[in-house]
Amino acid sequence: MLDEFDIFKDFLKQKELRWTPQRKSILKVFLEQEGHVPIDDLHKKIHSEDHTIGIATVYRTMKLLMDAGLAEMHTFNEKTTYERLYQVRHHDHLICKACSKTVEFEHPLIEKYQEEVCERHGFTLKNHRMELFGICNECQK
Amino acid sequence: MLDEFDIFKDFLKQKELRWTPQRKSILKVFLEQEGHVPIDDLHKKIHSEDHTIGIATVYRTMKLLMDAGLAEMHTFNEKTTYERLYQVRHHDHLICKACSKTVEFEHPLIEKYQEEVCERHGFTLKNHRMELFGICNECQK
DNA sequence: GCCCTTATTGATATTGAGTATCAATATACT
DNA sequence: AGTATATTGATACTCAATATCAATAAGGGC
Repeated sequence: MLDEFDIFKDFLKQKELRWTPQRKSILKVFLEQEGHVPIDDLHKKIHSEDHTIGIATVYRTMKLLMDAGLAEMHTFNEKTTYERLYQVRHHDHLICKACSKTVEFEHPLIEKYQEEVCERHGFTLKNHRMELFGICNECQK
Repeated sequence: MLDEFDIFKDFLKQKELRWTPQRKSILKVFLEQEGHVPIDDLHKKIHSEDHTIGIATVYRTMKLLMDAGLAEMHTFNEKTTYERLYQVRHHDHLICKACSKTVEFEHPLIEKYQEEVCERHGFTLKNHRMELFGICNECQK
């Protein structure tokens, strides 16, 4: 099974782009993170491994990782974050409006009906974004 | 039946905020628009009715309209837009990744399952965001 | 209507995320 | 190794959105 590094290398080759130490470091650190990572967090962590990597390169590389299908960008609460996408079970998000707690879920029927809606309108579904905003147990007390 | 002006007035009173000519103009022009309106468009149109209204006030008022449940903000393709929310049938969006064409749809079962997911996790659902990104008929040719 | 407290406004400065620029450097292919 | 070209880091820049602030206006009490 191909891992993320192989995928990214293949992606780069296909686009006639290059596999560089910076891209390797950024991917490595990104994969070590859990959940939703803000870009400045990522930059700090990468910086501590290799303090020569600039923020612009982190932005550029995250965009490439998104194009390669390895990362997904979210903007729930003003702050943009990135999340792993490959070899991770697909899920949507349930977010507490009060405390920002995030729960991941997936619902096969919702997915199925999304497909249906697309077909009915002559669209080919590529990806989707579904976020439920509510108040969690704790915050209702 | 209360219209948007009454709703907004009540909302403001409740929060001890004031009903001003500017807020009235902005709401009026906003309600005259169709679909998804970018803030600069809105500002231009408002400006032609009352050229003293500044952009900052438009931003401020749109935020209030959102809090009052009269407007909804979207960010599909980089550009932020606002859409009417009250006395308008609830719907989600299907967006073409190629040409940005937007189709509105609603699916009662999806809504129902969203409720279920929330209950299962002890959340009270307040609102949601569901966007399907795909390629439309035209763009597949 | 008049007063007074306090919200609001417009103009503009500021912020901050993300992007463009560019000369120096590194990559990958021959 | 040599060469064409992609990449990098530093930094300038852009642009949407927000903060600041003095002047003004709401609106409740009288």
